[in-house]
Amino acid sequence: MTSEETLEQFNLRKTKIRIAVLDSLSQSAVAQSYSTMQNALHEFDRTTLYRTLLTLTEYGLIHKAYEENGESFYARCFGCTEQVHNHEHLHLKCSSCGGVECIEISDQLKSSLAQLPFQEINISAKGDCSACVSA
Amino acid sequence: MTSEETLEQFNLRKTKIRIAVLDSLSQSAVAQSYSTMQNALHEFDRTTLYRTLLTLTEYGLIHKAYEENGESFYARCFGCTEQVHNHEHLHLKCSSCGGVECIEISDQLKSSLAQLPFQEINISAKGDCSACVSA
DNA sequence: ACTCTAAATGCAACATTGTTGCAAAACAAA
DNA sequence: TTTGTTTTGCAACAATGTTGCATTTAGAGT
Ligand SMILES: [Mn+2]
Ligand SMILES: [Mn+2]
Ligand SMILES: [Zn+2]
Ligand SMILES: [Zn+2]
Repeated sequence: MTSEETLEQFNLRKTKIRIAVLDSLSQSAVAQSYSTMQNALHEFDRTTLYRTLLTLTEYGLIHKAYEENGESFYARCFGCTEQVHNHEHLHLKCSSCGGVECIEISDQLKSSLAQLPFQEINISAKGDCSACVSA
Repeated sequence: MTSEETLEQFNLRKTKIRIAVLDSLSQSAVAQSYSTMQNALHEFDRTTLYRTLLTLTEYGLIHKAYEENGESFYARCFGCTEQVHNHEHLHLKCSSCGGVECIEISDQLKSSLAQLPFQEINISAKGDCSACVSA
């Protein structure tokens, strides 16, 4: 599904920056930092990017995958809705390229986590992302 | 062991702010945010607090337990050294009081995590901290 | 207790990010 | 194309991160 179709489905206006952000995150294997997007989308005001990320997050189209030292990384959500979010995976901060990758976790780990009496459980780690490992 | 003794043990100069930060974090059941410490230690310059947190982190006396929306929470380390860090626990952001608590995790969860080929694995979650639950 | 030197502090300065208000521009429906 | 609503761009301000440098302090030696 194209970014335009996705926006339409969510009753969101199809503006340039929303399409650009969705396109970029959909095509990227790794989560992208705010500053990276800022640079890539320099034709837009940073406030607009800020509000675009807020809106897309609110509607469950993207999520903040990682945050460290004031730098936030965003990734495309798959199968998330405004109500139900499925982020049962690990966010790997690559020690080589600095990118952030969403990684599936084992069923054993999932069931361990399911026993915790908490919400919004998030696992992060550091290591080499799949792109850097195979390179 | 007092904060002074701890600093001595690590060959760190016993300055007022280091003692104050260590005392505060040692006595606190929850991790404290930078802004909280900033307010509590307003007699010191914020740059000094910044560098104090860097130094104490570097020596393994404290660790950044949680970071969200640009707000960082620090907690006292127990059993960490400059080389070996033992942070195999969960950082719980309290939905009620906003505090951050370090929570021990089950052996099952530990062993699941041990199988991951990554370093610096960190789990965070949201829910009610023990103080708010018992209140 | 005094002196000296290395380390730590306070302060200025600048960068990045977060956040809001408001007028102008863009979008979607009619 | 007209119109009402939403989104954008810009100004403005706050919070935090970060560095350089002069001054002060801590700890060691005398
Ligand atoms: Mn993810
Ligand atoms: Mn901890
Ligand atoms: Zn990588
Ligand atoms: Zn609480």
